[in-house]
Amino acid sequence: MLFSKTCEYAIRACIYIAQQSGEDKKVAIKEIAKGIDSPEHFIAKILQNLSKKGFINSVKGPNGGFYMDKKNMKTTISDIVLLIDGDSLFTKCVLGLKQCSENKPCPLHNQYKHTRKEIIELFRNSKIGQISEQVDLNETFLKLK
Amino acid sequence: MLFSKTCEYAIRACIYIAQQSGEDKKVAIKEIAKGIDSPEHFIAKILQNLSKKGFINSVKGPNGGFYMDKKNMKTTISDIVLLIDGDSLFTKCVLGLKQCSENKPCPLHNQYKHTRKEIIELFRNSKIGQISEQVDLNETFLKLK
DNA sequence: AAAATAAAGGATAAAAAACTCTTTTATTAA
DNA sequence: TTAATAAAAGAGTTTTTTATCCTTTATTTT
Repeated sequence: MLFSKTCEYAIRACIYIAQQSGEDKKVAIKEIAKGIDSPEHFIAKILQNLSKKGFINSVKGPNGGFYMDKKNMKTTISDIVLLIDGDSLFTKCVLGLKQCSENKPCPLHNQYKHTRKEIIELFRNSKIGQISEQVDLNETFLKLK
Repeated sequence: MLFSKTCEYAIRACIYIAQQSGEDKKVAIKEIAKGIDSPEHFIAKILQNLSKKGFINSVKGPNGGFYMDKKNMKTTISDIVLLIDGDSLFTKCVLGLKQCSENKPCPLHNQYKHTRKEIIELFRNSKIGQISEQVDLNETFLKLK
């Protein structure tokens, strides 16, 4: 697994919010939880964190909820992963060796480094805004049944 | 993280055993644990499992220990990962969606599938025997300090 | 101002993963 | 044939991750 469950939910939630909301239209936790098929209370915690870090916007009270402003549409998958899971996927030795490096490579280092580069590029180039457009066009899907 | 801790240890142990042992020379748990910098009792459990599944060979009693026969030298990283972590890294949706598929792709499916293919190829082509040779030649390193 | 709504926050619980300890079994060598 | 050795097996414990519940705070509508 590339991501923790928390991170999977976070990414899905961000895409959902980007796709469903605007300055005018907010979405509530309950709707998000249903929309991305995640435990309501769990995603609430995650949204709290994303909001605190400014990845999503939130408004309390009636007609409140979460939305994403233009700036946040530029958030990348990489940004979310770094926030939730940290940089280990992008930097840690694939075999878990503390001192693995270009100079002292672990037995998988040299083969894996190219793949890792691709993973990094891929997630760095994936912007929430652009991804949510594909969902809008029914090219890709967030919830499947 | 691509692998579980258990899986990391398993791979490192297999490489160590491949590199250190032969039909004649066996290595004991203690030596393996030191050699790959892993908790002794934990790696013992893992070795038990690898041995039961025939990935490594073992002999009890004095002068006993673990070794790897010629056949087992052909084991791939992929084989070990499949045994320990299952096939989720190779098949499960990167966003954790149950029904994600070519027909109904999740928002990351199409970009990620190429990277995934590379990961699969990489580990399928990495044989323990060949990897341990590189360690032998001091081209790569299992323990670093 | 009061009632209702919705997120924020804090505390707890359950499940899984990582790790440890002790006893048993097989094998070998004295 | 007994003692020593080393893995196998089983039974914990600890830590981390995942998930839930309850109270508080902010905001809005009536």
